[in-house]
Amino acid sequence: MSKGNFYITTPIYYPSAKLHIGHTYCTVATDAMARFKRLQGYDVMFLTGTDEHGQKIEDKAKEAGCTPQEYVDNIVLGEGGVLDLWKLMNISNDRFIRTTDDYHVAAIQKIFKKMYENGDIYKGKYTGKYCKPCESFWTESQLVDGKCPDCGREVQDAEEEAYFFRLSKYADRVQDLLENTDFLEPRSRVHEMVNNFIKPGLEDLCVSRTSFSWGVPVDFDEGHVVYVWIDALFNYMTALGFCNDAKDGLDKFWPADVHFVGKEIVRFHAIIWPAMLMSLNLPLPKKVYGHGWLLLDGGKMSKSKGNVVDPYILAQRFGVDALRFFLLRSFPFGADGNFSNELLISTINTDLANDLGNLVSRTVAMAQKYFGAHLPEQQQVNIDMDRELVEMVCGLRDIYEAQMEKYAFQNALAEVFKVISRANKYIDENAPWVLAKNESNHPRLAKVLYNLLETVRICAGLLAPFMPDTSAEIANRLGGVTMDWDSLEDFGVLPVQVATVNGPALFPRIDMEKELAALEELSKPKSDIEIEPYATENVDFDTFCKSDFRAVKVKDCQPVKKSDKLLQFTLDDGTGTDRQILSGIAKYYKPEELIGKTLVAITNLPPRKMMGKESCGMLISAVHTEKGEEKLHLLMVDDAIPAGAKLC
RNA sequence: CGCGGAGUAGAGCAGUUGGUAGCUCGUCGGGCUCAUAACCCGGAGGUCGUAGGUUCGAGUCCUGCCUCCGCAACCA
Repeated sequence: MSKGNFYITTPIYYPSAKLHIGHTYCTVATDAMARFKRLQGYDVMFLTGTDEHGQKIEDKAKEAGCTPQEYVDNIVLGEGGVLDLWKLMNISNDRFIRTTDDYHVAAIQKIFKKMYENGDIYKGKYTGKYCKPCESFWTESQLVDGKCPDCGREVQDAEEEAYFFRLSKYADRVQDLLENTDFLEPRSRVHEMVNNFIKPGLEDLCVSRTSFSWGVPVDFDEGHVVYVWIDALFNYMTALGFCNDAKDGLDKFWPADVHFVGKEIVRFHAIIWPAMLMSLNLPLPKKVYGHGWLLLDGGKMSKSKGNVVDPYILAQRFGVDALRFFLLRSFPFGADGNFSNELLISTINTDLANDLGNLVSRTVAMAQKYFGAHLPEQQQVNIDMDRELVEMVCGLRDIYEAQMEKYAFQNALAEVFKVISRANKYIDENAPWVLAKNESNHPRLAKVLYNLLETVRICAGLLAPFMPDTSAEIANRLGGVTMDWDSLEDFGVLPVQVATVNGPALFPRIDMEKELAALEELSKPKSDIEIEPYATENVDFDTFCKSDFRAVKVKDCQPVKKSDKLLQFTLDDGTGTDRQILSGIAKYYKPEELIGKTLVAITNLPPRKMMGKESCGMLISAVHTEKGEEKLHLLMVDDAIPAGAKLC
């Protein structure tokens, strides 16, 4: 009998590159929640998928020399692709949506049209300044001295057609939704949204593009494609049959119970998505939960830091369940967490090997050693010293449930492990090996072991959403016992004469030193030095000749205030007038060490403003990647070369 | 003064509405031997970033300051 329906989603991921541990984190969390709800008895719909349109995919495909469709097919369906990863991670999604699926594309066209017809999407003009030679649009604020920031030429008033969504119309309702309901969690994200995006004023949102073609075409206006907002966000509904007949479940599952999303896309889900639904008079999802990120060494993930963050490698070395468990046990879901291999290994060793694995192992081993195939019928009733353990186990399910309902996976797991720890202590208190020595104590011994096995059963049952395979294996070792939701608050479900099954260690201890060394080895790039791929297209000689490269001498060099990237150069270019160039190389050089050097600059690039200062040209550097780290060297030439000497 | 988060034992972190400072790892000492050199008990170690304020009482509320991080801006 179903307790009701539950609809949960992950974001649809952008397959412009292979997915990493961060995507895995979110999907594993969603999976744990979905499994938990199924365990409780809900009818669950768990959706994940991929967002496959857009400029970036179009570019990547071009680079790779294939069509955009071929490109995304490879990343999604190909070996080691998205589907493979979710299969490996034991993800139990009910559906998988790709925004390139026919039914989705058709549905998006209908949705776009509906919003156009109800007046919330209107054909507007991207009014701005147009530079004819550059064929580019600019807004007032982008202009430099009223001229084209690219070429410095005069611009003219011009308009480009585009479709806009009346986001501004819904600003008040969205603000109310955020501030006065628990629509968006954790709460701290609300301030960020309201202060950053709503208070400054919501502008209407441009929802179409003409600058690329890899997207859902606007079927009533050739040349326009639907931009990501409508295309991607409505996946949560088209996958249930909204505006299409290919899928079903809309009545049953919409509105969604919760969208799990990363904090970087909270804005889209907490502002744009509800506004669009309001426009169509559709029910809003009940909740958007913005989870934190996994950080490496306190900073954002990056391959250069020597951590293996490839979920394939981690799952392969440590096991899928261990990896799933680690991700949800170690980090509070709502906040950022520090990922490290040390933490991963120590979590596995402490919780899974020493506490859980060893508890199962010693309990089953004793049952077999003292009683053989199954426990004897004759068992003493519980006495005082059993009470604490039994009460703890009986109360566990409800405490765990309360934490799970708050998406506090870390806390839910901590509660389970408190009980596991208590069980280990219980063994010590009762010293079964002492009881075993005297035949008359066997009823007591049998009871102690029974209590332990029952504790293991309940803990394993509650761990099922996190570690489905391990949970099933433990059920096996307890003689194939059931671990359904109702049975998880009843102490005494195991048959008295429970038959146990021995097996290998569930989680063998990992040698920290050795494993870290092995991971280090794996994370090393094949070669230390990597260079940019060469351009395949030729540049014609005339175009090349237009570039005016000159030797310049650094008269002064200062950091730019409030910028961690820019250095401001005052250069002697031989004309007698100082030339100012800004360059984003503060990471690589100290300003003072560059004064007096002779560098190479291209001088006829159009001037451009950065951080309010004008940059007239660009300094030339050599760049490469070394051990995964970006390296940059300014091109320094012989000081004998006079300022202004032309390079040709 | 762009927005936001964080500063609690050697490390990593919990601390809900203010009322004796906790957990895990590590470390030191002890116990046990069923078990994956695992398990159990105990000790040491913190003026809870800093300076003020509110209060009978503040890690918890308010204000200033310092440091770190993320977003935004910015890399021609």
